[in-house]
Amino acid sequence: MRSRSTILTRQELEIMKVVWERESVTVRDVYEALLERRKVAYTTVMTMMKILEQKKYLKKNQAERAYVYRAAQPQGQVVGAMVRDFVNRVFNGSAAPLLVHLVKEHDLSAEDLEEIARLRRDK
Amino acid sequence: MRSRSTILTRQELEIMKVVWERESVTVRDVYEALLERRKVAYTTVMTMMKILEQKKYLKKNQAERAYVYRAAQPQGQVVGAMVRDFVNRVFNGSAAPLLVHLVKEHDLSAEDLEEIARLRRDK
DNA sequence: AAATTAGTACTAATAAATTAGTATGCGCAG
DNA sequence: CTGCGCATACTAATTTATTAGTACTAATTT
Repeated sequence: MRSRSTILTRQELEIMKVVWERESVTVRDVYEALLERRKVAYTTVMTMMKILEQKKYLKKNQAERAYVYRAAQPQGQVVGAMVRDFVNRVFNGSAAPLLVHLVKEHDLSAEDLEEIARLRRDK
Repeated sequence: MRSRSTILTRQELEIMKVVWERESVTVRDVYEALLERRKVAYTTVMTMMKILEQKKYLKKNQAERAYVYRAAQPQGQVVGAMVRDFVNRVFNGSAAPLLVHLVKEHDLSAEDLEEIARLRRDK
């Protein structure tokens, strides 16, 4: 069995985003959601969801006809891991430089910063 | 012609990090820096640096024996693009949720936040 | 019941990223 | 001069990621 990296690849993330916004889905649900943005084959989506199940991002249970898939981990947790990975790869683990980039290049309102400061206080 | 994505891949980023911290390098310099962390062949590094040149992340000039490479774009600019790409892929373009993750999971000091707020004011 | 539709399993092609081999040239130590 | 060490160009193997085909099964429609 080929050793697949355990982290989410680009296309896998696209699928997970669909799953997270719906709670539970079939392959067809995801297929149709993806189709709105790009051409893709039904079996492609199926294959990827099977991989996502192997990687423990999805779990399925047999329903009537088709499998019903659900996210195995909450979005926040998975995204958090992605952020951590990104910070490690790009900033050698220190988060502050990333913040600087965010503040400078994406325009954050003063309110955003207030909100952040509040979060920090209440932690 | 292989259509390579124009953005930095994982291994390419590793090389760029070495280049950025040195100003100018030869293939051998990078090779030895990478070797400290993992096994890699000299020609592998050479190939990757050639690709990085094609992608316009590096530029070279002929020196004595070996090519001397320099970063073609400042680190901040490239990293900024990576952050933008990440925010787009993971957070559909909105930076605020990323900030929330950073504040919650990476521990940022109050000083960090002060610093950020200052940056914002002076923008 | 035959045809159509929708689903899965199994397999595999294609693309992109990563890694490295081989041939070859040049400068210089011996 | 000759061979070793180091550099490059060219080529290619390997691995991982992405995409999709085919065969078969079960339900549904006509």
